[in-house]
Amino acid sequence: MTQHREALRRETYRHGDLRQALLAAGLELARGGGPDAVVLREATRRVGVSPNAAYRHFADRLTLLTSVSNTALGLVADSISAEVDAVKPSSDPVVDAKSRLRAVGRGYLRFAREEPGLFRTAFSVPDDLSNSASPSKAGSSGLTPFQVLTMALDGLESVGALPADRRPGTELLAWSAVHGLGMLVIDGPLRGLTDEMIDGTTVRLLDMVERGI
Amino acid sequence: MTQHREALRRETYRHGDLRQALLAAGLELARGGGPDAVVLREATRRVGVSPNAAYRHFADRLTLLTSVSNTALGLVADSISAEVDAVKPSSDPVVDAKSRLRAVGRGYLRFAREEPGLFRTAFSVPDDLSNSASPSKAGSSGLTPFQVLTMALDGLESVGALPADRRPGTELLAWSAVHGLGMLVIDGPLRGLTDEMIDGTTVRLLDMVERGI
DNA sequence: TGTACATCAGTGAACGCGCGTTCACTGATGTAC
DNA sequence: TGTACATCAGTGAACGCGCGTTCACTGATGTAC
Repeated sequence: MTQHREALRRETYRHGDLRQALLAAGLELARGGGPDAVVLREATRRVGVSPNAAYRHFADRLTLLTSVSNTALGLVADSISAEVDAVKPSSDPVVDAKSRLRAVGRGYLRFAREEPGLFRTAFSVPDDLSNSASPSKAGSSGLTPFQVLTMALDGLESVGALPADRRPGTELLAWSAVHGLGMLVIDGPLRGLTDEMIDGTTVRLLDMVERGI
Repeated sequence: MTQHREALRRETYRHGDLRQALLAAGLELARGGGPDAVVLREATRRVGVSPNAAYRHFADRLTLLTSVSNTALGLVADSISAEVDAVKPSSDPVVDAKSRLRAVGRGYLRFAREEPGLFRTAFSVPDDLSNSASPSKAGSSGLTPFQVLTMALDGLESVGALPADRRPGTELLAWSAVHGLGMLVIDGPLRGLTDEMIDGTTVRLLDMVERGI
């Protein structure tokens, strides 16, 4: 633990950070081809290590895929947070709260469009809402996508723009809307739409959510 | 073409309807395990025919999968139509039009929940909106899911419940919402929800769409 | 009505592929004395 | 500070698997005369 961290770094991963390297390779594979492209042997190949070396760090392929998926979810959170942070505060807290919710949706959809492979990978591993705040799915802000959405909705409620009795479970409504559009656009029958059409639909979709929530 | 149709029917598919049989087998595979489960060899195995026999009827595996996917889309249409047809007309045409739109959403989500494998398969083959009215994707009514949705929205417009200037592209908004919930529920992080919670969320989601469109 | 023949749906065998995973191993590393 | 040793990260070879696809074929079918 004294010198090898800096010393060997690359030549061989002996006592190095093969785990991180495999994760990074897996992420690139997912970026290019979605969850099915996260192939254990290919990840080891890219890292320059024998196939079975992966088993020192991941129980099996699914464990690697799950780690990649969680990392991708963290990147979704980063994309959302970036959009939210870019919202310029106005003098009206209600306007601001609404802007931030819209920013969540925009960040989510931006990620889906820019990184379709990672987006699909993020949602490819069956999951449960009870894990929605798991630190392993968090972005650099320490928050998961779900948590960022929750904060935006809490903000809406706290300025009186969302009645308290409607607040519970509203995450699922907003999430469904943007998730559906994302899926239809990257994978499904809406992939033929031009960027302008998608942009326009995004605005209208966020209008619908804001109005209909 | 005189007697073999009735005669050999099953013993061997020689001059029989192997194509239909393979399609049916593929559909069952998709039902059980989604698009990845549509394995050409397994389909021929189930039908009792050698693997390469499939190539008399499908150019390759993807062609078979596409056919299965289209058939599944037809079943989605059937599920939606059944729900729409079950709407009891009231004396108020506006109420009826809204009810029918909600029925479209319910039928879509019912199918997603009851047949997750087929639902995923229906949307697994990259497609284009320009094919959204293709007869190969139609249900027994002769309409595709997209066409049924379009009709419901047209109905809403014709009774004055949806302003004409908002009408174009509204399909995508409603579709995104229900599609997203369907995906999150069957594949994603919402799979842990109880049936009651999903039912409740469905109602609220349809409220949101009706209000926000 | 009977016979020769062309068609073509399905057969049987084989291919190359790449995968996930297991095995017994080796040799650099860090540690105990 | 030097040496013996245990650890364990990575190696090399191999496995069984099932897939999609291609090949040359065969024999029941329907058709032309």
